[in-house]
Amino acid sequence: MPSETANNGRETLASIAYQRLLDDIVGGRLQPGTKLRLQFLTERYAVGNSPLREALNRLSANGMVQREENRGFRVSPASADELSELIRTRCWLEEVALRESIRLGDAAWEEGVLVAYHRLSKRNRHSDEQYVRFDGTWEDLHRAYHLSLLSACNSSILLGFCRQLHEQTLRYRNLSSMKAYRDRHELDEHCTIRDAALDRDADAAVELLRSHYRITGEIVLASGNLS
Amino acid sequence: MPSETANNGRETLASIAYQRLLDDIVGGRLQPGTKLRLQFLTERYAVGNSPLREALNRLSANGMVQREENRGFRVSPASADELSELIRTRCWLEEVALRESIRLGDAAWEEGVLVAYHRLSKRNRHSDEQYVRFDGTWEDLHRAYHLSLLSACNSSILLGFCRQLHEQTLRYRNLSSMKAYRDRHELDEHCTIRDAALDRDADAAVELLRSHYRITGEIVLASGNLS
DNA sequence: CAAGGAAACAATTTCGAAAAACTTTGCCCA
DNA sequence: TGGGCAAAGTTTTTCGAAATTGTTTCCTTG
Repeated sequence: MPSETANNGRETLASIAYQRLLDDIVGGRLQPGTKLRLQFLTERYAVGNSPLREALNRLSANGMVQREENRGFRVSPASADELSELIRTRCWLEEVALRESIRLGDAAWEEGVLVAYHRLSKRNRHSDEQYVRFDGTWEDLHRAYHLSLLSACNSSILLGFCRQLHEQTLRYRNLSSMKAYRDRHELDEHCTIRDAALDRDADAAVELLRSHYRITGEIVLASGNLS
Repeated sequence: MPSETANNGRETLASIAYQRLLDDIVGGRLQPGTKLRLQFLTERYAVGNSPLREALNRLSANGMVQREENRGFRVSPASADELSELIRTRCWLEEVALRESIRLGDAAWEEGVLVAYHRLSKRNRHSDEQYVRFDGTWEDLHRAYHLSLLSACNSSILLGFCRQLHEQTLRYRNLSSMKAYRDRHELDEHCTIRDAALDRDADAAVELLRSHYRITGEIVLASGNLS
């Protein structure tokens, strides 16, 4: 949740731990279900007890981590069922957001979409980087592009939910071994969605977006190693 | 987020602090924008530093509390604009959830709705209780009723979002001085919604639900003391 | 007199260790 | 042999104090 938290230049250890934990969970380096022992984490991140617990508590409110009273934390489990639910929910929410965006978006919105798409298309996907968030990586630009489509929906709350769902879905993508498949039509799809949105063709844009998510989901489900 | 957290009988001080803080914020006893100094909170809740910070971090992740790096926490501000956004978003999400529920709901769902409505209607609203959550209070039954309508939507994620929005809206209700107005047609409205839902008349049910939320929102806006 | 800066103060953040809770192990007894 | 039970060992949770950061006050200087 970005808007709830102001980052005034300085960073606390808790926030650093939060970022790195989120990175490692979304990036798949901490597998679903993994018990998150504090001793292990303090060694891994070279951060003390308290900031780690704060980070874990934030993550547990986002659903990235499960908390059991007096029994600590573990990475949220991943299942095929949850992935389906995730994609279904994401389609619902982004449909609403995209329709509203198309209805309300002004020139600045159009330009934002264009720029985000441009940046994404310039970036080569497979520049052999490990997954890291918020760093100008492909995933960063990808997220920015998808959110730019929705950004004119006039509800930062809905946008926040969409961001959460994006992050969760990304975890599943990173968990599966679909890396090889990825670069198929993605850029084409992004381009088509962009055009439909900028043409204000809501029905077409929504349909394209939904099939974009569904296809990705099916590939993950097929090639993935989920329970 | 209920499903992310298992409560195994025992409770930690952090969870107690979380509940009481949430109570006090949603109940309006901690006004929007209030600075949440740790010393003040430790005295108020008779709980130490660490559990309080954990509670605050959880609350900051779901928007009830704002966190500023190195500057502590404060109750999230409330504004007329945010209330509009909240209601708008809530209408969108609950429309989706209600339609799905009506489409998919089985006999158990119908019975759940009936029971929830029955319990709510038996409970007198103005039994001069102070607002407290999860305790069989009117608000508890009210929330349970609304969630029961949506409960068959087959997405616990969406349900979680709806629960969050319900809680946030409830805070606005409690902030405004609309107590007097409240018992007008509410029960009628709840009854009509129930009937439309159980008749599987999705369009009607959605329209009733949305106007239910909009009217409440307008009353709060009108009688409220928001910026 | 205003602006800049250092010192005193206040609040948050972090650490290290104690306390509490859970888990495992090994023993005793039916 | 197997089921309870207590003790030892882990892990989580909490506390109290130290370290850090932000804020205010007051003095100096231009």
